[in-house]
Amino acid sequence: FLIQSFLPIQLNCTFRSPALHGLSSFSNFLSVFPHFLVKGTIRDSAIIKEEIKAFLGNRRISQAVVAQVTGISQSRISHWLLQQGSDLSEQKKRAFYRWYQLEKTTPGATLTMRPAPMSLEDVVELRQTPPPISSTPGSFRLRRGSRFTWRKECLSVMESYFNENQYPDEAKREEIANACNAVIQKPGKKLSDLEKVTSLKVYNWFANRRKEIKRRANIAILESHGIEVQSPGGHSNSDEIDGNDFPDQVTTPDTRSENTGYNALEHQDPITLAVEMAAVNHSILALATQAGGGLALCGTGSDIKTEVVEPN
Amino acid sequence: FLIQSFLPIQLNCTFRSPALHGLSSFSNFLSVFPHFLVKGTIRDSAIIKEEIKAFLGNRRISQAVVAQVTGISQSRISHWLLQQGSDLSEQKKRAFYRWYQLEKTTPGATLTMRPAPMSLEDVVELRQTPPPISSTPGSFRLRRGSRFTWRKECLSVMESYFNENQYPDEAKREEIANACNAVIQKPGKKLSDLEKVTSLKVYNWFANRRKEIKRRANIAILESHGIEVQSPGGHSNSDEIDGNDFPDQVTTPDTRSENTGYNALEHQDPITLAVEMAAVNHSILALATQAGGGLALCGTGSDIKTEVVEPN
DNA sequence: CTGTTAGGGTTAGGGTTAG
DNA sequence: TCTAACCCTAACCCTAACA
Repeated sequence: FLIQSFLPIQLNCTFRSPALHGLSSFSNFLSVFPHFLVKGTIRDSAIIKEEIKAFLGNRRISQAVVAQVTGISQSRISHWLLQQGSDLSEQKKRAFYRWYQLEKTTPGATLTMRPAPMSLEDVVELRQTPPPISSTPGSFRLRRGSRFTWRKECLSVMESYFNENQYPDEAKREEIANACNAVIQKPGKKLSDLEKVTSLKVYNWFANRRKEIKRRANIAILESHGIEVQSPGGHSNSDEIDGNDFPDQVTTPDTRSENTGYNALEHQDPITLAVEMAAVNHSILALATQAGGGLALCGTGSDIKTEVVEPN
Repeated sequence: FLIQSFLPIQLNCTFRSPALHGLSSFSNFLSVFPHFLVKGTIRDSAIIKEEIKAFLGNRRISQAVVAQVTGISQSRISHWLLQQGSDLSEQKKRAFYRWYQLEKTTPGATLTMRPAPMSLEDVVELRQTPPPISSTPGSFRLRRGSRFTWRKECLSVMESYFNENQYPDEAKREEIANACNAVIQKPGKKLSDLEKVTSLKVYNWFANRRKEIKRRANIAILESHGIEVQSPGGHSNSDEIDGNDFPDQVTTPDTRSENTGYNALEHQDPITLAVEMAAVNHSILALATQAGGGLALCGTGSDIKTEVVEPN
């Protein structure tokens, strides 16, 4: 009975950004796995490790097996459980706990699992084993493989569908995927798993696309208010170094605390604004989509050379 | 009909100005400035230069003023517009076009602008005043500032961490940064902002490192196939005239399903191969980085080839 | 209760920009 | 020329809604 909802995910929850969510009452999962969760990071106390060791012992699951399915080396696991050496990376912990969760709730799941991923390098998976969105439960594996790239042919197909409806349902997504595959299909050979377009990929694209548009709209608005918006990529170095910047462009924050990546742009104002703007987005978005371009978001057309990385 | 591409994504992102510069929404830029963009380089034909000269003339903007705000010497500008002497550096062109774009869309902008930015030469004396990475509108200025360089000591520290885990989390990165700082710390004085290692720098290094390794692996593979790969120096990549080459109905025999071997990948475009190889190289990467990593790796590594998998 | 998914995040691969 | 620092975005994660 897999958990399998549409996305291949979900087991544990967790460890991420600080903030606002009480892990109180949600997924049934968490309820069985609450003490691993802490706001923002994984708290893996010695106690938990003991629990795990006991678990492995009782179930007679070797670390080697765990290593195989999680992609973490056996020695790392061993050391970690014994509190030796450095801590596991957040990623690996995640993978580990996901596995633990699964095995705990579904005893034996590990056995039926593909040996697949080895440590970082596991990544080979990408080719042969397309992330088996459906069949394999080993979704706690670390991601990181070669990344799929949309071909421009597909993009135009998707684009037109997108203009028609930004929220295609599964059936539609399937249709879109097929349409894409048809376009990129080469006579002789058949598409590799890596390049084949699936409805999930389509789903992701649409989702990301909507967000992207929205995000840009937000930025545009904020900036039109003279507010500087830093790239959300998470890692933008606002290279610090004392900005003796010229006085003109107001709003120059001198509050900027430190170079540790994220500087607080918590000037409260932007945030507030952003929130308010959220509403406005809709209209803008509407304009953008319907007006065939509208605003600065859309190119004026003719000269734009839309090139895409274009593999193959 | 319309072209409809909201996102500037696919444009050649030539002018993508980093958030650092606070250029407001580069999308505006690209959309209105398309014909100057060509994959990776700026195409400035005599026609464009004429356009510019006319523009300057009509608006009565002296080259001297332009020189001031762009940081390009007036004489260089003059010669360039007259097609004399050597071409402008890509950098300068960019700065120039950025200015042109701004002035064109926002007449008078130049006037309110600070005279400030000069060319690279002066940077020297600024030494003490840390380069002010401006967040002001005059973002077409040439960026100035010293670039951070990793010290050898730090590199070895990082290297060892890298071998242990290529994906350190924030906590780990912080640790690494501290380790580095400790190493390069000089008794008496404290590290300047420029030389201080931060977790972000560490992050970037790891990310770049992974990519670098992967790239090398790709090249290695290609070459092992007897394909010469020219260094990416000259933007000679895929597209260029392209426009859209028709999907060759060429033979294209290799799906690479065969064990990396002797197939007749005659004159197949390296690009294609490169992309396909992108996947495989991961395993190689593994070998490369973990050299001496261990049996586990080799074991699984043996089937680096592509094995068929249920197409889901 | 079960199943989806919008829409808020983050991570990391592929590429590009610019010191 | 080399590469630090970015950008773009595929693919995921998470929670709240909603059906």
